[in-house]
Amino acid sequence: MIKSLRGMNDILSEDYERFTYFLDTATKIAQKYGYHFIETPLLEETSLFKRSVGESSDIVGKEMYQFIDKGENDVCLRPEGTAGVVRAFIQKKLDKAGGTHRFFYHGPMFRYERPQKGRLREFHQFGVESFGVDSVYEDATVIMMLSDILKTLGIGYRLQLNSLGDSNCMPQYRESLVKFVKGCGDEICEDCIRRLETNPIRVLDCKNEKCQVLYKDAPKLINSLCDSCDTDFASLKKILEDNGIDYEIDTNLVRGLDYYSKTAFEFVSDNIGSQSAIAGGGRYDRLVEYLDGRPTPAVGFAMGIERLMELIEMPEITRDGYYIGAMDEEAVSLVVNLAQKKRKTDKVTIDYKAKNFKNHIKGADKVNAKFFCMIGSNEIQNATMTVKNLEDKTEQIINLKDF
RNA sequence: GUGAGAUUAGCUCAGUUGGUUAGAGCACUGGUUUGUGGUACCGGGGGUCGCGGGUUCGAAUCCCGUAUCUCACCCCA
Repeated sequence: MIKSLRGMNDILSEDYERFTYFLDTATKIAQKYGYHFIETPLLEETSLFKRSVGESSDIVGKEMYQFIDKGENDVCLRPEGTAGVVRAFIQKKLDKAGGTHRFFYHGPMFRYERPQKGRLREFHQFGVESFGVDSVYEDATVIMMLSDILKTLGIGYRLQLNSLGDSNCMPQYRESLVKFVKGCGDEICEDCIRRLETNPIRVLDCKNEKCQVLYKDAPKLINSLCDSCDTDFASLKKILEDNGIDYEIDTNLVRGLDYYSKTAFEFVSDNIGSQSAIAGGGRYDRLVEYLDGRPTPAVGFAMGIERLMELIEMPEITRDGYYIGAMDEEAVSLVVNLAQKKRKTDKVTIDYKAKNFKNHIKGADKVNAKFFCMIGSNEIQNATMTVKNLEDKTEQIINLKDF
């Protein structure tokens, strides 16, 4: 038997119901905030992601589906959504056009990783990107939109906030952090020793308890912000408070990549495993420039749909549509004809086999039909039919031609 | 990439120290007087016990390999 590849799932039946319910909800809300859909290719030039995430990390090479295509182009399946949207933004010269541009997207992403809870090789993200606004009001609005989506879906969350500083204050902070960690001597774990070389900021969210104790008095990013970053962070908190959004400051919330600045946030759930982040985002004022565009401020978020799936509270299932059953063979073709007519306006379920009443009504219950009709010899003779409402149990006799 | 646990019917799982023809519940399908509601009763179909080797008179059961799933680490754009 041929099976799907590791970490790649089919979405059907109940999962599909949840999946589309999520997308419908998120789409409606994004549109209310003035966002427009953007579709970008699943396949991009590898250099796009090398440039955006940087070549040094594990990400490029190890965790991307990368290959040489038949035209000898170095390409890869997109591992995230932001880079493609930014590329499209620049390619369409919207950076030069100026003004604000707000996009939302959703679709499959690919990462060659060892699967675990809420972490697949092919997974789906929904995200938004806002270009051209440097006001911290936009950061707050993006957060509030995300909060709206989660609340509408009945998903409980905690919002964690941090500021990553900017090109003024971040490099200095990084230096002082490295100095501090080196001062801890041999006590730190092997992973942190490596992080000092590869990605020093990441020591802050080391899961080793010993390290966490050691870093308790490490310099905090939010205490090292320059004036502009500090003011914006204070404003952000104020705006969220004014709008009734609860948050907590997590000084260990970091991003590995250089192009992030100022606002960083994560929505986490306590109801799933170690992969507790359900959505994350922040400001990335330098990415457009990194990808050869005119410098343009930007802020956005992305959420992993699979990780949210089991947390979504689905609306109650309501009865819908018609079930038409045939009592005997002669009635089957009439049932088919009636169904075809009615399907112009309603959902209709039928069975091609003649069955007794009880079996048909079982079938109607199974598909959650709202109306139940039977065709037998009486109906054919009189050209009438009883339509039964399975919710309130009322019945109505109608002429077949009026159905 | 590292570590741990799992894999038996469509699903959830039993299966004794290795021993006849591998079971249950749910689901599916049909019937229980061919016209009014799901629950009751009776029947039916459905398994290469993940896959490949090995040990043994004999393997779902023991050993080795491998795939996949789950969980955690690494990483997390």
